Amino acid sequence: MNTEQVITMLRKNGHKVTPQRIAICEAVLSNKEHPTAEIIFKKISKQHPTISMTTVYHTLDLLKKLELVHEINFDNRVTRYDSNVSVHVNVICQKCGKISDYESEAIQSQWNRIVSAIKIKPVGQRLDAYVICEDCKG
Amino acid sequence: MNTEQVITMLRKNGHKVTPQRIAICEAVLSNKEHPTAEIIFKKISKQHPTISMTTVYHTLDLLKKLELVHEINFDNRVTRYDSNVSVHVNVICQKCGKISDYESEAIQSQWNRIVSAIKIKPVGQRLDAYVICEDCKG
DNA sequence: ATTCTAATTTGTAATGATTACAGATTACTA
DNA sequence: TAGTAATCTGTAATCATTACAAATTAGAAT
Repeated sequence: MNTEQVITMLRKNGHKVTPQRIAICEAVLSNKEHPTAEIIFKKISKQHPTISMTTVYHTLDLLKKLELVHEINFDNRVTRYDSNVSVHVNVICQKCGKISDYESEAIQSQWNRIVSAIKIKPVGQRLDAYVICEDCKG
Repeated sequence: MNTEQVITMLRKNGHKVTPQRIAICEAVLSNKEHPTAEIIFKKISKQHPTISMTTVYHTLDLLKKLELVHEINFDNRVTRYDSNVSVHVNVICQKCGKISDYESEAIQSQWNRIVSAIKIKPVGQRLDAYVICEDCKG
């Protein structure tokens, strides 16, 4: 989903379109690295020097409610935002914290089998696999 | 794993065995409801009125390092502790926050297929399915 | 185009779970 | 039984996030 489509969706849901929102949406939705609110804030500060953290948090909440991003919470108490809302596996290095997404038809169908075995219809999911990545193994 | 076995493991790893540790281990390992540090603290306070939150946190960290519990972090920034360290699915209600564990040979093998498809050997995993539970659907 | 108004933005202050710290206590060793 | 390093405890600090209120602004109505 590109920014233009996000704007349309904002309007459709009765939300105002502001320069800050556009900037935040672009920054989050184009970033595949599961950024934190602070990373988004810093990236946007270059173009919007007066932007505040509060606005970033508000907009991320909005995107969360619109189901355009998912939150991923970690033990360091910093929330990361994932613009990949399809069924996928977050492969997370225990040492350096780097996250890689894995997405495939196979993963999708295995997960479907798991949820149907449990007899539930999830409204969302989070699949983490914790590893020590190649860089950290050395 | 029962408390006696935990004591043995503590000794084997060179950690001292204290009444507080025994109480905390018993409370966490016997609780299937993914308690918070505060819940553990309150439960133990009855028998150990002078216990401190710091001790609870220290002991939970120890159990985490010994791989006897897993942390589950949520967006309200409160950490929950899961004494089920096998491969299982946390079915979490989006409204009331209740967590139910689902564990089976089938889940285990489906997950194994997923990780082998990705070509990784995880040191751990977290599988969440988000639902609206029957009580909250009403 | 201008006005109006509710939504949004912003800066500051509050929150609260967790961690750091240092002194008192205690489990275990010899 | 004494010695010592680990553990426990209470208090203070941390810091990501949220609450709040005043200033600004997008979009609707005129």
